[in-house]
Amino acid sequence: MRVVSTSGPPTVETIATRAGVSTASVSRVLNGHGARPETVRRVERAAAELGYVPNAVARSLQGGRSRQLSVAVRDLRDPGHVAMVRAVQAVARAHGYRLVLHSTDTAADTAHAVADELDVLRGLADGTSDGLVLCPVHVTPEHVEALRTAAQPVVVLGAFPDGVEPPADGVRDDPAAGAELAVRHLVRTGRRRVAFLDGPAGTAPGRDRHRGYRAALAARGLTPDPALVAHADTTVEAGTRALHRLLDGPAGGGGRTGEGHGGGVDAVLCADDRLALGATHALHARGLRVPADVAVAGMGDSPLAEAGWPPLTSVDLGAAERARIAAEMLLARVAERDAGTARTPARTATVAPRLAVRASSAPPAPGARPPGVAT
Amino acid sequence: MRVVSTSGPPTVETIATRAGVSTASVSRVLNGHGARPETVRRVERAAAELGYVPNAVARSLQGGRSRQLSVAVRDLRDPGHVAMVRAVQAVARAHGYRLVLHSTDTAADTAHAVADELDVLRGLADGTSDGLVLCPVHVTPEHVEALRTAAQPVVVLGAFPDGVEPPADGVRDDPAAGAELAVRHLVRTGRRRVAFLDGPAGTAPGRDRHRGYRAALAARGLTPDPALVAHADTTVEAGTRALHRLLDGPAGGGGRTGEGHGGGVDAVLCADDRLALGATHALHARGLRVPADVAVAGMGDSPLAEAGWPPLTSVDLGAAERARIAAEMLLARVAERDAGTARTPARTATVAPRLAVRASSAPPAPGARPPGVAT
DNA sequence: GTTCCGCCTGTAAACGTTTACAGGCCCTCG
DNA sequence: CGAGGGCCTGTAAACGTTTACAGGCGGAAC
Repeated sequence: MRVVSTSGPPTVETIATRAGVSTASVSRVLNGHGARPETVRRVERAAAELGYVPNAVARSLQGGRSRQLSVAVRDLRDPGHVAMVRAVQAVARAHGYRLVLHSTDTAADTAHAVADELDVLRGLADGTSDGLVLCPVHVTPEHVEALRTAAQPVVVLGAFPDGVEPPADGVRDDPAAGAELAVRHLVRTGRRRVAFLDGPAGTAPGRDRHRGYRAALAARGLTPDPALVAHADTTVEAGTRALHRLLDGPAGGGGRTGEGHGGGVDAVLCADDRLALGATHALHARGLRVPADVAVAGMGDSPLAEAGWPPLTSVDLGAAERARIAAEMLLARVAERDAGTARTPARTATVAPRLAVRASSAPPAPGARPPGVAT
Repeated sequence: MRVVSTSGPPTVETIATRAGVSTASVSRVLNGHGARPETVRRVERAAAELGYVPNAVARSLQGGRSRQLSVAVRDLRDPGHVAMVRAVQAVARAHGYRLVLHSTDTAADTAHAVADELDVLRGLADGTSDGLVLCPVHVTPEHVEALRTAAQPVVVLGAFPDGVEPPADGVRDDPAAGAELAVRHLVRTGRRRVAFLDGPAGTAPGRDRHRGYRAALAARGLTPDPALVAHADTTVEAGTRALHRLLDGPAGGGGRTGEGHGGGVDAVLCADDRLALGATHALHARGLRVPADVAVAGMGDSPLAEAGWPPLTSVDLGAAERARIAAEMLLARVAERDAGTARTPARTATVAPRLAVRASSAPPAPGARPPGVAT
């Protein structure tokens, strides 16, 4: 004989006893399936009196769905990643899903971060998530394999390597178009020597950005100068140091020490807002005016951009929008799986960049070029 | 007779069949309880071959513990909240817990946000979390009641109203000491007319900050001037506007238009880094030099502080540290509950502020006071 | 050789929910 | 008045795991 324990939180059984009905009726009433008005009344009354809250774990086990979505991002110090998490959270919440946050930013290095991401992918089989929005450092072949065999739907925020069948849905940005947009804007407003302060060398988005940078220059008949390109980790300090180095170099000519060179730097495009802020610091420290002497533009259009001085022109690569779309694609997959529909092929979306023009890229001061000479 | 379905993910039963043992033995082996070496070998082999991943939902149901921790913060646009989430995440992860993020920043207003928080507290009974770190907007009487009856342990990031028995563990900061620290620093480095740009009026931390502000002034024999205090929403733009208003006011005397007043503002303490950045924008726009003419200090010591120009002196209120402690207190509660130990009374910890001095508060330029005169 | 003990294993219950199935009742229709 | 059907309800199984309990077996001690 089953004894209903008087202690512990109320369960369907507690309610059933109190209402004088079966657990099945309790469940039906609570889920809005049909029942006699009298039964409904008694069950609802008992549930209210007991302060009943359904056990979501038991529900998950029975239903095979956890009503939880996972999101994995590399590093919450990146404002873009924060924007993504917020967007996914909003969609999840709107659909009654909880959000599980897998942040791998405690990982010591990239290799660890990749390993963490693969762990998250394998962990999808544990039943705690109905799907995953993954923003990987870099999509490796291991990622592709893990995505193919993932136990739950995954949407990747980022691009897949060329030449492979996309192993999952994806929403990518367009760094090439973004860089091009920014450089066109800089050139259109009168800049001619546009430096490019990129993120760490050797990444796929980096190559894209560089491509866009050169394309925009070429479109205006300007020849890219390799000495105008530098790489740095995406931190403010690294940006400052890198820009100092660049301006001290042969092609710089933008510093107090570089006067007289054949044309100083009059604009800097940075691959990240943090780099861009670091760059403005270097310029300020050298007594160069932004934007009068040198224009600065960042990428990401994070809250940092508005916080900078002067407020920073930045390319919005659509982080939040991408994440929102990704979350919705994911929920569509989940629904598809629930409905037992045949699995449709992977879909890929691309979000176009948008330029947020602010004070840091206003047209140059008349006669301010080359810098150092006009002062 | 039970048929082991060939489809679907492997379960203990699948493994048991393949290894020729019972499900109990599978479970014991997988959990490291004793078994004959031969049995261990066969079970581990079968599990590996099948790529078995234990179902965490079933485990939770059986064990009564979800191995998930919840964290609820108001708004991820606040860098301090991001720091908290990161810290809680790190602790949770280190202890093998998943993190569920409840962000209420889609709430339209404060009332909605409070309602959301109460929902989260009630939701603790659904079995998906073993505990909650809650960073509430403001601890209302409803909060206190909900905390008392919470189904799982909760640690609150923030202070409880005076006079009530603390209904839960808490880790608070010390805004009064923080403000005092900053003002002392400003005064010690030669500032005399220290303005205070606070957050929205009427909040408990606001009163604390104001108290610390006046205490520091009083300690130096300076009389607080009410006209030097202003309130603004914690955004960059609001900070800019509020500081303009303040400087345009009777006691400001710090602007180009305010010259000749009986002593201009020579320092501004802001309740938030975003406000402080907004304040520097206003100062720059007025042609006032930071820190030569006016020093600026913020609170929170978020990444924004280092990104500002000049880099911003800021009071670290210990957001990350508080969150780390909170997460550890929470896990201690969970362990206590597991051990069946008697419930110990609520504990409260306070994290002391720390001042991060940067360029925005370097001593004033000689003869730069009153501002506008020395130029 | 018997007894006892310890180790290992299997059976089955339990966690809390949903739901397939079957049975009961009442109403309607023939 | 009987048959049939619809509606509601209860019983019980299922989700996948852990674990209390009992049984079996081997070895050691007497």
